[in-house]
Amino acid sequence: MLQINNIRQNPQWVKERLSVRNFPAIDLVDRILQTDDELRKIKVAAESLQAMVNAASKEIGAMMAKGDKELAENKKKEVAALKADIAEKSAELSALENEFNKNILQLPNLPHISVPLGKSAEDNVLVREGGRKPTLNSSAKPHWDLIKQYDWVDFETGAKLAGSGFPLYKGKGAKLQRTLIQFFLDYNTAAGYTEYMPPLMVNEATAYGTGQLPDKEGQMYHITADGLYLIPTAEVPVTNVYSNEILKESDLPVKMTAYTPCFRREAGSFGSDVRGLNRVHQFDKVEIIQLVRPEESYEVLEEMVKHVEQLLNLLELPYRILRLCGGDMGFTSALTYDFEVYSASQQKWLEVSSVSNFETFQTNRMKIRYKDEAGKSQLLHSLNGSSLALPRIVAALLENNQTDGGVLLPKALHGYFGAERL
RNA sequence: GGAGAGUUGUCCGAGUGGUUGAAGGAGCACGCCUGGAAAGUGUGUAUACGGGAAACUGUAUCGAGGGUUCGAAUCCCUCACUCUCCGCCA
Repeated sequence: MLQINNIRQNPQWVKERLSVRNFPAIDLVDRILQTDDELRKIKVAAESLQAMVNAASKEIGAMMAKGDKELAENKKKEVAALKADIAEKSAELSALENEFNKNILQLPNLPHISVPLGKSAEDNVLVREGGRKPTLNSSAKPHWDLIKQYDWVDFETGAKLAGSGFPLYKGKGAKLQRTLIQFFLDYNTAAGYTEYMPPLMVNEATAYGTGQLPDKEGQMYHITADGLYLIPTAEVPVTNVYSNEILKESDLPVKMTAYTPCFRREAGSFGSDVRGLNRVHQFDKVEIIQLVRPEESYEVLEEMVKHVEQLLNLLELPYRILRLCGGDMGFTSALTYDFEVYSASQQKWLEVSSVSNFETFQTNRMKIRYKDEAGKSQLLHSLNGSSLALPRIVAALLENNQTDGGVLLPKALHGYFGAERL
């Protein structure tokens, strides 16, 4: 959620930045400002009435103590009139507040100055590429054939147990998942991230904090009997660890990592890239999250990009890094880098990580603050990224490294997996 | 699932309707004292949102939300969480 102070201070800038997203905000911003203005006027009026009531109540207390019953009764009548006024004002106030909240929640985050203009994924800007694309012979298979051939992932039985899009990993397929999770977590903790294992279900307030609610309600599995949501990413519970807290300078930066399964309904997603492990309802992911001082956040973002990039280098996968354009960025993000790996038999780039700076968009909702040197509390910036999402990494590893005698593993995994090939 | 007890400021802890934003203590900060420190001593020590150039000031906040009342940390209702016992259970 954008900070109203910032909108108030520079509405022109807000409008201009939102236009980078192709988000027509001019009317909305003006309406928000107008509502904010009325809101505050009424608030002042209501509060000064309340101040009168409070003062009168004290007087009544004093009168009663002295035994001036009649005076007290008269005073009570005055108060009754004031209270009627207050009731009127507060009705207006809550109507305006609803209006205000409804509107400000519709505003997405302001794109950073470096966000390229553009409408869709086609307009994303290539930052750099790394690794080498393998040359496969003509008998090379897509990963969905390989996992079937070796019986590493059984989609049919997964479908029997839960439904389509719920893979059942098996044998070395299951072990590879465990290996990758372990490898990613070790890599992250070595870089100073603290490992967490959060709840896989969250309540409404938590889902709201990171911005999944109210917009993306339909994308999460909802356990209505208990009012809980299955997490679509570890970002949700882990970022909320510090919600409504004021951190000390010495606590910063907060660096957290977590492995969790991720659950996504992905309702209404169609297209050609849904085969095999490309898009599923449940998948595994290791996430990195930081809470940092505002002045450091873009430096930290670059550091997180390097961190993820190095991980892909260790996996020896061909990758590219894209800077998302205004039209393709998520609602909550100010700047996002997407990482894609090249999946050789599909001849396709698959997104495996997304590293974003949310600035104060999430922390404003969650009220995650710190006390600066001047003793003033201010919102932190939150950032996160995948390191990494497993299914597409597995798809690329299998496709790119297939041989007649099985799939070769990158050196970094040999010790973890206990073998050089699958 | 059943029964009971709790939830107060950074922490401990008092407070059952009227200057209680909240006693007392600890901690912390600053000062005095000291050669230095400890002890002692004095002062200060929440957050959010408004108004104001500022000094300052208004409102709200004692788990959360509602209610009663001129007035609620205190009374009533709903919910959440914690603890103890019983049941069930990996």
